[in-house]
Amino acid sequence: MLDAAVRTFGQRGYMAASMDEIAELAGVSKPLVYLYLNSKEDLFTACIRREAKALTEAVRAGARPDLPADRQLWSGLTAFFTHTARNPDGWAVLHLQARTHGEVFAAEVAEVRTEIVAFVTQLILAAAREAHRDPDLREREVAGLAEALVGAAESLADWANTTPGVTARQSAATLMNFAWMGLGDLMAGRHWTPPDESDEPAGTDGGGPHGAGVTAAQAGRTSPVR
Amino acid sequence: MLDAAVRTFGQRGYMAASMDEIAELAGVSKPLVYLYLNSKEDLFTACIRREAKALTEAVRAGARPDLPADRQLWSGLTAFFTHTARNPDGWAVLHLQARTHGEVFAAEVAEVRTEIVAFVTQLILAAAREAHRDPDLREREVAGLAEALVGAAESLADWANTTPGVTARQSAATLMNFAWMGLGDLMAGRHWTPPDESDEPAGTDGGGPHGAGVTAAQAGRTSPVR
Amino acid sequence: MLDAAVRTFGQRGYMAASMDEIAELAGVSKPLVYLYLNSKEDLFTACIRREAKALTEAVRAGARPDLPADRQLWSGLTAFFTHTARNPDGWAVLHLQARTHGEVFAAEVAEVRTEIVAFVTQLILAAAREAHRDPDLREREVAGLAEALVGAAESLADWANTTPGVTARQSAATLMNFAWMGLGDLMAGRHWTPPDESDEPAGTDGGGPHGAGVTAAQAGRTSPVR
Amino acid sequence: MLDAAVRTFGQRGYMAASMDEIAELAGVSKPLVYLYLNSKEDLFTACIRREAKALTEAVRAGARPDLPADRQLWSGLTAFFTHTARNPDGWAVLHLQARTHGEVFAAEVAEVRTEIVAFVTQLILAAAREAHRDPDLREREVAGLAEALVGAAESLADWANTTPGVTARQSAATLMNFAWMGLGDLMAGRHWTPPDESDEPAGTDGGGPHGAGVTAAQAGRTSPVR
DNA sequence: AATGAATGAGTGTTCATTCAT
DNA sequence: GATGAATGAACACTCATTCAT
Repeated sequence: MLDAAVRTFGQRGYMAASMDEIAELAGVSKPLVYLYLNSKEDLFTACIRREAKALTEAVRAGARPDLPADRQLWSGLTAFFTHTARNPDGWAVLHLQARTHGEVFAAEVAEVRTEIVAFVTQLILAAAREAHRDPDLREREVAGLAEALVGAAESLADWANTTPGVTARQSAATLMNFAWMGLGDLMAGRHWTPPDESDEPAGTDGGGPHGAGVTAAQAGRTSPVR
Repeated sequence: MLDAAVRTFGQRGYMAASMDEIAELAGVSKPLVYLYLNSKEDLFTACIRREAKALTEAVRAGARPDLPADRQLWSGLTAFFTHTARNPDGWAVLHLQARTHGEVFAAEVAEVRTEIVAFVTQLILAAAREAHRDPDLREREVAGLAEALVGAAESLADWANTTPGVTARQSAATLMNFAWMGLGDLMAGRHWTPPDESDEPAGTDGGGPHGAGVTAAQAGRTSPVR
Repeated sequence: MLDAAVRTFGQRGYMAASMDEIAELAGVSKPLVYLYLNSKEDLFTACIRREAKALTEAVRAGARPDLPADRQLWSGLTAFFTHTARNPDGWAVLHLQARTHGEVFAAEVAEVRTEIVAFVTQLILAAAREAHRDPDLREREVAGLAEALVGAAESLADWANTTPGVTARQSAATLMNFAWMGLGDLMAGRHWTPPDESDEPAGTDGGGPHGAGVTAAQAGRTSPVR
Repeated sequence: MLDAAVRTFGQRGYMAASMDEIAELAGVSKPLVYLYLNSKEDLFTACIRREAKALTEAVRAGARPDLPADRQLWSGLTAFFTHTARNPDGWAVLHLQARTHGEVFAAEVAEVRTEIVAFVTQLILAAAREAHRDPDLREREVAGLAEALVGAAESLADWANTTPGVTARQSAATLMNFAWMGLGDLMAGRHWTPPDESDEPAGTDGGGPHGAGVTAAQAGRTSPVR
């Protein structure tokens, strides 16, 4: 029943989605929808919560904490893009609809987004520690960067969902290159190389552009420069 | 009259905005709105077009083609953030509402977005040429990077519009650092330094210190590698 | 438009009356009803107010203050029964519907009813003065009597409206006898005689049982006993 | 189960009372209600019948036929006001709800009301016989008077139920004075005095002073005329 | 004997849209 | 050129009523 709601909300939008349509798509009658979820608002909130939970769980499951920071980021991003690609309606609900229809809903997604930004912030700080450099990055700057990274990921997810032929791995690779190396390094021919697929969770997404080793990536990670 | 429409659409959302409210805010009668713009859809499309045009013109005016690529990007971004900060409703219409309410509107903004992405793509390629490296960046990869850059900019614009105290220059600086240097370099203590304001297009952003050169920025840009 | 509403409310009841039906009966579309009267509640309140005003005006117009008290009561009652007989739906709205559907509406009619009870109270006191007796009727007792008289009149109005062939004058006569003389006197053969019709407002109600003089009535009034 | 229905109908009104609420208040499931009483209409009708029966029985039990007419009336009225005060919801169902929601229900209460009016009519005729006067009261006039008396009693019952601190005996006394003596006699200082409570049916109304005779009342009744 | 689960039909209310002037 | 007045169509929500068990 929530499936139908997410589909309808994701495609039609919150206001354009009629409870009639949702009920019909769910194969039940409208009063039943009202029996379980009390109102359109409640139904929408339930959708948001479910999709938010599913997304964060997918990302956290993807980013295994035993890996080094860049690899965690990579696998987290891959999981993120995979999930959003598989649940375009859920993603639309979270990223488009919930933010466009009332502060209540926006607050709901803002909360979970804050969690993710915090997670990415930790990742960046961990990366700094791993680099044995105590960089002069202040908390606040790191927060801004995490914000930018998450924002870029969200935008790329939208883009991937509306552009055919873009795989989750491609999106993740693009973003890793962009974020981790920066255009400056890329200009100089330095890339961040995604790791072998073998450590990906099974069934993620067929194919990917890179297959090489991890050596370059590792080198790049520990010292993208020199 | 479009002003009123953009304001209402931007604040209430496409569906929640009533033609009554728009007409009243515009100080005219409702049939007059229908006389000039045939329907709510047409009115909304007109809003999208106007705001899209205004935004692209602002960005193009900001990024003066005689500057080096990173400087062009910097000034383009600054213009972008300035414009979105000054026209929050217009930006909401473009980035939130238009993409949330039907494919027709989404296509309208997708078109102009494509233009901007192409512009950024050119910028990146130009930067590569300037670096006298013909990097093995394939067209497709560059497109992805441009996409990521634009996406990050959009997200930051939203963020800046909902977070008090964030100036356009700060947003631009954050993004330049993030995009141009990459997290890897940042972690190593290397930053991209924004140039002095004196090369900003006049009237963009009130006040600010005026200084001379570009030295730090240039240094940062030309040798993120060392 | 209010006519239709009063008719529908009076016949169907507040809740059973649908706005559709009211609009159709009024020969207009439903949104128009909502344009002029904002909601079903407001519409009902408007009906109550209109009918209450019409009723009190009819009664006050009937009871001309230059007459002696019993004659005032008589003519007021006649006007009351005439009005309720001519506006059965309005009367149903006031006396049945408004008191049955929510405290708000009940308060609305309670207010005007209080006015009428006060008016009758004054009438009774005036009658006492006219009798040159300063009876030991305390204010509170008089209020109770006025309450009973008004209540009896209301009930008789209902009864007359549901019993064919009962005229306003008959109801008024019955009530005058009942209230003014009391069953005790009636038992003893003493009646209150309605005055000649010639002083009634024109067009009241055809025919009446009594045509005689005023003498007996006057005697009855000034000294029902002796 | 009917208890719950009467309470709900009496307080919420016929239409506002939901079968859900009734079933819940009765502590049973909704289908069970439909098993015993087929529909909301039938349930309401059953309520009406039960309350009507209870009321008539209470009144008939109160008015013991061996007493003189005015005493019968007095005790009947006392029983009536006692019953309505103790069963406000039942009284609301009978007098407010049943008459407000459809002819079918109205007819149901009209029937039993007719019985009561007939009973009162007999009482009045008996009083006339007792007075050894065969007054020129025509059947029809007597019917009207009974109607007025019953109507006044109903109104007073409503009034007593919504006005705190009014006892059944007070209501009955007020009405006896009003009806038996008439305003004319009252104005002249003559009252009808309620008898001692000792002749009340046991268990009617707790407490109260006990005295002996009926003298004052009798005097009042037998000689309102002098 | 009793119910959890489900629905058809209808409610008040709103809004984009259009005439007659 | 401009509008006051009006509406058709739709929506969120509710409730009496009924199966399958």
